[in-house]
Amino acid sequence: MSLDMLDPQVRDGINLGGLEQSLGFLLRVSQLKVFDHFFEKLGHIGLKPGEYSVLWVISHNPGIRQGQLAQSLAIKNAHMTKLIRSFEVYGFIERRIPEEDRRSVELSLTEQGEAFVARHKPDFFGYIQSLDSPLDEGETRELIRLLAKFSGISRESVQ
Amino acid sequence: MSLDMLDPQVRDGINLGGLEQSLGFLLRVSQLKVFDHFFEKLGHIGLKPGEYSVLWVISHNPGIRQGQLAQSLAIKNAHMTKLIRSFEVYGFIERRIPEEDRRSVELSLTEQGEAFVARHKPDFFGYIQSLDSPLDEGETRELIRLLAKFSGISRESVQ
DNA sequence: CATAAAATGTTTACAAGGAAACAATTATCA
DNA sequence: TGATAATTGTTTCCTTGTAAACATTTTATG
Repeated sequence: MSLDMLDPQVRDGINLGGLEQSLGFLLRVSQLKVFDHFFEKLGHIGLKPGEYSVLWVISHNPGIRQGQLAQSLAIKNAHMTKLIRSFEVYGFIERRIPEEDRRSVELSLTEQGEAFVARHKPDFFGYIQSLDSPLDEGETRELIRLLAKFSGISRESVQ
Repeated sequence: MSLDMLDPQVRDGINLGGLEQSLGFLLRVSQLKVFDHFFEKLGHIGLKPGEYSVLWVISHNPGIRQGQLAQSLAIKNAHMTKLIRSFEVYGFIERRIPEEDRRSVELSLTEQGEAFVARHKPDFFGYIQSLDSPLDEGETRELIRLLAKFSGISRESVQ
């Protein structure tokens, strides 16, 4: 047991003054840890988790409107426009303007896009397993449950 | 109880295909929620949480080296350089090149900087309380504990 | 000591992401 | 119906943050 373990606010000789208990700070640091691990393991694929998730959701909701997609992933419309265009150019996504509402855009995957999603599903949903986490399995499940509830993703948030 | 509550993967009519259980996605969405609330409540102050945390840590570690500061907050050196310069121009931070190692930079707050930190401490550490969270107090404490342990910030992570 | 290597910040050049203004289309309503 | 408002996505411009090359200083090595 080292000395600085006696002082809850000191880390690596730096006094964070209670920042260690701040939800915002902890979320940021945790996300960085996950992201760093992702890049180490899967950086070579060339898609980041957020980009894969765009393909993933289109795959599960063929014909989804671009705005709905953006909203469901909390990506801004302006940014989504760029993502969709580059996927279209790359040949993973098809855009269709429906006659019923010609303002909107309906998205679906090309055969190539579907193949990519299927091939890399184990990567994007499995990399987290290879992260050597200080949490045991039960704690990890609880963390996920609490985050889902907090963020309003979970049904638990419904009365 | 609505129908789509029976299907764990559907939200707002969109099938996320299990993304709701992904740690990376949940961390991102949770962080966005915290950040949005911050802006709503404290956007007028003109400093974001990460920027305030720079002042906060310097205040608790006067004379801290710029690199240590960057590391402790997981901010890259290149970015820290910009942050420090703008705080210096603004009159919140003083830089000092120590004789013992003239490559490095020691940071401290000006009187103005200290005053700002003190004045806004309740804002930056309290805004989270006003976020109407679906988590009760115990759950919030547990979430913070798990994040701290996961991210390696907590002493719990030490064997 | 002199040269090579490492450490510390800074600069430059770029990528990710967002806000605001915009164009096109559809809905509202007087 | 015709004008106004709202919706949907795009464009433009800007901010934030990063990577890579760099300058300076210190440490290590022959």
